[in-house]
Amino acid sequence: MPKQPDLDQTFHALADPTRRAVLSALAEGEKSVGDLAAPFGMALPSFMQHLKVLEEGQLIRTEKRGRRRMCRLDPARFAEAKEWMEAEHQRWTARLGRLGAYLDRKDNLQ
Amino acid sequence: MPKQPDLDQTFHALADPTRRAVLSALAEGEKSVGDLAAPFGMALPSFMQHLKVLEEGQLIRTEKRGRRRMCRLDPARFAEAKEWMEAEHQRWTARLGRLGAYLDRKDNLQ
DNA sequence: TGGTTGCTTAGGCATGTGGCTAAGTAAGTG
DNA sequence: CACTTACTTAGCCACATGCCTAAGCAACCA
Repeated sequence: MPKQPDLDQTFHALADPTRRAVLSALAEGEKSVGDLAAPFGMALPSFMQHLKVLEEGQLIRTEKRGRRRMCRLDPARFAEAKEWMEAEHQRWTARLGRLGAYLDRKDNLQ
Repeated sequence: MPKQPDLDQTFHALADPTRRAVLSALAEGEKSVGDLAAPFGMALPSFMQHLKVLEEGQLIRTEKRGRRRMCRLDPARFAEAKEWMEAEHQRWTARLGRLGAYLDRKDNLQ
């Protein structure tokens, strides 16, 4: 079984409501760190850590422009994770579909 | 923005290669803790913690049968997470599609 | 050029995570 | 009933995470 450090980081980044909310906010378009942070009652350094996790998971890209840092979505890695999930889900349901009627009759796995 | 503790736990559970490998293994069908653990060079208590995370994230269900504990996939929560990702991805790409040509001309967000 | 804005760095603290060993318990086996 | 098997519990450890305050720095504004 291959290691997928990309998926590790990506799913870790997604496993937090603040970070998912940031992604949602960025779906509306590019935003500065300050604008993004405003809705969250959180000190800026704390918020910046979340952005760092998102950037390391390659879910967003950021760029300094003047004294502001602008953030935008980077959909590639997100798409990879989504596709991994779709593939796994299909494997599972394929098997469950095949065995469905059989297993309905009886619990026959030992 | 609503809290989604379910997504938190589910994505957290997915953010580890051992746990993803367990899910993959279970796609072949139900397995006991011992059989699942064998491929990983890990003490059983450590491995059990991973199973606990998977169970708390409702990605698997387990059941004691005799002295063995059998594990199987529980696709519902996984499907929810997958669908969340599909919905978000669609929001993003919808916007990127709409703005694509416009943004190609010039960087006009401030 | 002095002040304000917007981020950044440094460092501290509580809790969570992921690994371990050792010892316990319950179910099967002879 | 003794022994083995398959977990399970308890407890320890190092490091990561998520939050904070305080202080720094670079860019803009008057």
